[in-house]
Amino acid sequence: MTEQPASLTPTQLSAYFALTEVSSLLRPAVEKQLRDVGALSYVQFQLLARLGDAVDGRSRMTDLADGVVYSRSGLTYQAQSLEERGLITRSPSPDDERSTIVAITAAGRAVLQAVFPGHIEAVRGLLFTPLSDDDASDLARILGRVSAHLRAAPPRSAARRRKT
Amino acid sequence: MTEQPASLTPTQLSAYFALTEVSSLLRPAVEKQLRDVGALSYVQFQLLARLGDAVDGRSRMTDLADGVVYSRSGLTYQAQSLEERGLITRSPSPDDERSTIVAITAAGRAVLQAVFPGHIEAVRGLLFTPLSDDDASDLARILGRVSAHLRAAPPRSAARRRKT
DNA sequence: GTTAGGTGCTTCAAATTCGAAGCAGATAAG
DNA sequence: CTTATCTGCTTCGAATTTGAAGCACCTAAC
Repeated sequence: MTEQPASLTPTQLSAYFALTEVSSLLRPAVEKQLRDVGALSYVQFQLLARLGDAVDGRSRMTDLADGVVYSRSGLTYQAQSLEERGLITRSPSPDDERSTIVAITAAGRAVLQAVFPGHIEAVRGLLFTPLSDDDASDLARILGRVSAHLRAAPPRSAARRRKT
Repeated sequence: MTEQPASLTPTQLSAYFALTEVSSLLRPAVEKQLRDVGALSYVQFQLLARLGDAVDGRSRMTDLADGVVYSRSGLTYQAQSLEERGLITRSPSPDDERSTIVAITAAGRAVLQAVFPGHIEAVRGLLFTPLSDDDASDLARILGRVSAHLRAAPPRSAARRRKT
């Protein structure tokens, strides 16, 4: 009576389970390195990394928030923190007075450079040590597909603006 | 000069990137359903699910914390909340006076049953819609291997107990 | 059996996170 | 041009999360 038509196969269930487990375990392990070497939280690292990759090292707040999948208010908080440390600057956009343009500073790039190798090394040790090249390739393909699927839904920043 | 020996291949990098992206996007989407249907946070759901699966529906606090990869103090907080709602009970272990045994109640099982089908359905839609059966199978195999690798490291509960 | 150290859990203070509400500039419709 | 709506960001309050410190019990070495 309590049986629903199982809409996930056992294999799918275990894939889902493994996914949450891996990300839960990976996160704190990687964060430790970031905190020790660069006094960065994971989000802060992601923000710097995105800015470092962006053309001119600049980006709008909203695009950053969507990029790292974070609430807008959370991003404001973190951006303040990074700005106080001199790792980024915030300035109004010339195009749109409402927009804030975030730019990575030289100091920000320096921290990024200091932290990056160890970060990569940690990920390699934790995530890829037990995997073959083919595994890594499969993983990239499969999760890339899922990511694209999830990105198709409206992003966090489009959150409800309820009618009055 | 600024080039380090890239210790991750481009493929590995994109796999890593996709992994963080997928888990970041999946989490809030799934949480919405849990909150709407059962007023549960993701952790709370995981806790109930684990207890529901456990023999007798009971488990030690520490084992629960390690199982869902959560801090011990965080678990205390969530357990209090679930206990107040009558979804679990906490009682001292007969074997070990220090231990607290958490048990799921009938009400807890009821909430779990109410929430479960929708949860599974959400995961299917979000995670497995774009994937073939082979993909799911590969994902389970690969992430299962990583998970085992990560679980080999000492768990969260074995955190530093520094010498005085 | 006494003592030193280990283990299980909670309390505490501090930091982070989020959504809702608010503010101001932009955009479109008439 | 005016008004209604939308969009980008911040402020605010409430909830969550964490590590460190503390308490009590357990274990083992002597």
